Amino acid sequence: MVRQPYLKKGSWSRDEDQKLIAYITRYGIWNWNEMPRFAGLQRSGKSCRLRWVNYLRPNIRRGNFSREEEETIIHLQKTLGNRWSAIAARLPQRTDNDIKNYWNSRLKKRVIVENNNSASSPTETKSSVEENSSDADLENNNSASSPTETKSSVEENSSDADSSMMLGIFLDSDTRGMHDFAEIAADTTFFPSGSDRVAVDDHYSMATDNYLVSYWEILSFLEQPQMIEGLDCEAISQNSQQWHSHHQQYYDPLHDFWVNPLI
DNA sequence: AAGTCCCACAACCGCTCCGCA
DNA sequence: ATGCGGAGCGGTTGTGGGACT
Repeated sequence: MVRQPYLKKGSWSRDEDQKLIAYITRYGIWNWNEMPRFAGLQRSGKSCRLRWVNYLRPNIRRGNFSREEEETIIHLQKTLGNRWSAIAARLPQRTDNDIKNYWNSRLKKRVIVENNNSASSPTETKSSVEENSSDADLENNNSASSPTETKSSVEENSSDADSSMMLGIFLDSDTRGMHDFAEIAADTTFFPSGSDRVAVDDHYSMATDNYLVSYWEILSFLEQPQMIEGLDCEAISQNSQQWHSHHQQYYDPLHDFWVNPLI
């Protein structure tokens, strides 16, 4: 009788986040089901994928949704239904899970109230939802999350946007190594100063119950030789490269999100 | 101060989709 | 054409913290 390995559930610890980030940074994503074992995590592949996609991966904007984003979500929900991944694709820095949660906890109620109000007062002018439902407006909303976004929207979100940016982790088709990490660390765009880094950490801790692992912690983790017993680094590296070449996924710095041209 | 309620959000579960052999 | 395995999606649940009584 084969004994199933114990799989942990529930909230992720700092150590687990560290391991997952370090592993993906070093080897990339090649197989979610196999990865946890090599990364030294007692988690299912699904759990790892979810944690990475919804929380740990770079360039996720967290925290308060701007008014523009709210209206975009409302409009897209109206036209697409509960296709959260499709909606998230129009808001590249937001995850489908975040959008889904935001809709269920706030926007749904608001839309219901607004609909009730507009139904009870037929002479009322266009609702805010309708005001923002034209395609032209949709384009404007989308541009709010692009590099050319307006100053106001940037300011509105800047305090939350850095939570994932502070990791300064970017993967590309070759899978970055330690050397590239050092370059990123030297880039003051990501780590302006020691005090700023602390401030970001503090802010993040206040914003959520969790935290993100700092670059320095990841670096020290990566520096640990043979961090996983029996790990065949060469094999994993090859798998990783095969995976990347297969999926042709790369980071688009211009648009600030991951691109998979096969999609 | 203690207990209860409510809300937000992280995470899980079950299902579908898709690519490959 | 079909079965299998991995990835992704959407609905739902669990939990912690703040608000309220």
